[in-house]
Amino acid sequence: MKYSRATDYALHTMLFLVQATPKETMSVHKLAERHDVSPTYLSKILTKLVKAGMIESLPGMSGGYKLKSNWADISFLDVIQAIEGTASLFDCSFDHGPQCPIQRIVLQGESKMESYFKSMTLADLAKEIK
Amino acid sequence: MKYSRATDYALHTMLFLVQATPKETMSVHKLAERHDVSPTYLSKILTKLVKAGMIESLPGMSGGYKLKSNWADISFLDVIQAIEGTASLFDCSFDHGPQCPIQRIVLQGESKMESYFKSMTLADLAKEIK
DNA sequence: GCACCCGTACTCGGATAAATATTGTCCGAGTCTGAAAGG
DNA sequence: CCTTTCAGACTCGGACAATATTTATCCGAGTACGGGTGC
Repeated sequence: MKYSRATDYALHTMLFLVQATPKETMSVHKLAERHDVSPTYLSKILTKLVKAGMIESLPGMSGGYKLKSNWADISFLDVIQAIEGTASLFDCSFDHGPQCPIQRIVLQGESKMESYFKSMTLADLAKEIK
Repeated sequence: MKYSRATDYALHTMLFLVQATPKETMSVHKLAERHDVSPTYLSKILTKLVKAGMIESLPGMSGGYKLKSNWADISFLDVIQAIEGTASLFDCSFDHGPQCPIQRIVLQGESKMESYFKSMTLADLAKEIK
């Protein structure tokens, strides 16, 4: 079990955008170059972040991606879930009784982690770097 | 990101062993039948649990698997790590500076979950069922 | 100077391919048990 | 009655196959900017 590389890319790109250009737009090409990553693949990841409402894309000549105004409130959990989806990390394969106790416990552990990720915003992260 | 089905099988089999036969030995065949799962695949999972020192296998005619004496102290985390390995669920793909802040935060979240799984033992689980 | 057209640089999204991880099967080898065979 | 042998039931572990997921590429379509052309 591992977070996918896509999540890694997404988190780093968000951090980079926060640090570098909170207002200006930046092309996929530059972002990809900066992290040495395939541009086309990165663009698919960015598309997900756009759909999740964290960044916006501007088409056309001087287009590219840029943070939305609410960037400071975006949490780690938001970014992770935008990429990985919101499905829980355990699905009991059996059907025995009303609710699987194992499932319940794993989900409880998961929610401990999630609430931590929810409490960490990009603003917190940016502050820590400086 | 998801826990593998193997983890699901492992947790359920451990729970079943605790409930049913804390002392007696039980064949893969019966365990597999009980959960409607491929015996050969289950046996690979059980092998991992044996190596992790949670159950023991007895060869021969009336052989099979059985809990080891320390079963009550086995935690969720033990079982999960026996199957999934102990690698952390995030590896930063980049090398920038001494330590990636993103990596650090994700690992911190992970450890929140792990410490919860560490605190839940099979004994706790069994108690909850009865 | 103004309106129009058109090329360029970009996003968007679907189709597809490659790589990797997970899930599962098959089979040969080793091991213990219990029972049968022989002395 | 005692020993030996042998078949059965199981574990162990490696090799292999099928499937799902992740990672990545390719390409066609749409969109905005900016410059050029004609009026």
